Amino acid sequence: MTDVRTRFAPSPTGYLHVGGIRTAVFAWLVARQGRGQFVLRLEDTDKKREVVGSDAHLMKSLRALGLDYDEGPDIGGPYAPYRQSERLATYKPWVQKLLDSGRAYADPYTAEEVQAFREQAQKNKQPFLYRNHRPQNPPAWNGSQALRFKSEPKAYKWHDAIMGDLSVGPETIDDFILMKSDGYPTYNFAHIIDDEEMKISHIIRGQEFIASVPNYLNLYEALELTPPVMATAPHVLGPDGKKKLSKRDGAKDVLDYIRDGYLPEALVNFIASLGWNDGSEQEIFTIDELIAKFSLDRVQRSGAHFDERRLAWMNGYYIRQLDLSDLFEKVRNYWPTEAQDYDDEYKKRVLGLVQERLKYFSELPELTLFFFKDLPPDPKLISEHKQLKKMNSEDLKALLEQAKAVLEESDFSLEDLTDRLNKLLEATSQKPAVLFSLIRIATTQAAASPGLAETMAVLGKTRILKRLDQMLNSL
RNA sequence: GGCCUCAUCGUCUAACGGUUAGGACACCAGGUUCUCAUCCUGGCAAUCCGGGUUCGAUUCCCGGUGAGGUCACCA
Repeated sequence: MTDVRTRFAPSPTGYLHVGGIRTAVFAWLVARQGRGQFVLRLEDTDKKREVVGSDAHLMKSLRALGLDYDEGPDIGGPYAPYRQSERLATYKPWVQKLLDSGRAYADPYTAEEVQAFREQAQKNKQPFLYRNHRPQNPPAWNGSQALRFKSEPKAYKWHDAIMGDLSVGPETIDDFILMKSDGYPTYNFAHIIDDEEMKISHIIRGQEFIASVPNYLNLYEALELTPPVMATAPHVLGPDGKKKLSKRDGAKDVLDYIRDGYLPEALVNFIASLGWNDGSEQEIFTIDELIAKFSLDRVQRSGAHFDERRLAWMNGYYIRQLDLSDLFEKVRNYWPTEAQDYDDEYKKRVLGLVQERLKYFSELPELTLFFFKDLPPDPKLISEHKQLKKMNSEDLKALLEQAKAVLEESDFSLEDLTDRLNKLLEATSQKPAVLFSLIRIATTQAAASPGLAETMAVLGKTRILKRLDQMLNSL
């Protein structure tokens, strides 16, 4: 068996979203599983559509997800260059081969004339095929006309590693363009040459290409080449619609997920399991498990909707599994600005308290602000509380005064706080829902917070007493 | 419209002729002395429709229907 070499071959026309990067994840997994190489090749033969800077952005996205490539535009490799626009010379002999064998010819028509043929065919309710308009005596190709492939229509049956056995009749084979009149090859031609030259073993791509495969097969034959393994992955669909995930509909840049504090491993796990599973009930896979267990033939044949809630759940799960010190390093740049005055030890204790409720890192400020800043008393927290709203401010004050008296005696260790809080519960014969809620609101001014005793232990005596006073004054 | 492909809970999916159609996310309820979260328990919820084949179809075949892809000098 030949060496496994897969490639990701995007055109540099923008950023990568979850749908776009999925074929990269699959290709990377196949390469790593086969102990082969993963190649990045930029398909930049359409200069009009190119977006400046998107090549660097693409590379950054792959690396951010841990999808390291072994060969690529910025790191070179044995088959450099890895930008199609720089590979014009390598296409030449293949063009010549086709010219010599009579399998390529210059297109004498302008784009407008071809368009007229197309419209005529449509008017007659006939499928348009350029080969029905093949010129009798095409002019010699001088590079300024489009160069077309002279196809030999026939039926094809082939195997797709994901879709299974596929077949079409000869009516889909046509004389597609090999070289554009601007001197650049089309994707249809260039990718076949590059995959051959770069010894690619598996072509893993999106389903928009599946209808063109018979044409490619026809070209492979004319070129006397053996096609690589074909694998066609269905699209990732948007959350509600039935349309594929697209930038137009606001699909997020994968780098934005990284910036929001999604873990690369969680993202890869999520993307891989969107349309793939190993047949078991396992949901969480380490990268190594994914590499070991992934297989193209278990990729779903229908499109899968992208559900961001599931991603958030999975990311939260990964965060919960992290060591506190590991998590601490990862969230370094996500603290609220007020946290800059606090030392690492304090922040670590805070982090330990919110770790289990963090879904992604950029939630950190809203979850922890009250640990770093005294928030003004918010009357709504009382007036909208189902128990406390029924009490008058005198009773609330009395309870808070009692709490304050007890807490003044505490050394603020977790044990002592827990103990005193429990005793206070008995002494006041209040329900926890009343007493603890009141103290929690008074000391955090937050709608949600970690456990009361834990939170108070971290905040410390001085701050707690101060906040209690503030609350008392506001009632 | 032609050609190709697909079709299980709201969502991601398991079950390669025989299961009370399983799991996960989400949602709902209860428990974990307060909130949010975690964790635990329970609940809601699906085989697109119609024909076959078969003792028996989610599974195989045919036909509908629905959806997606494609029919560029874009990739």
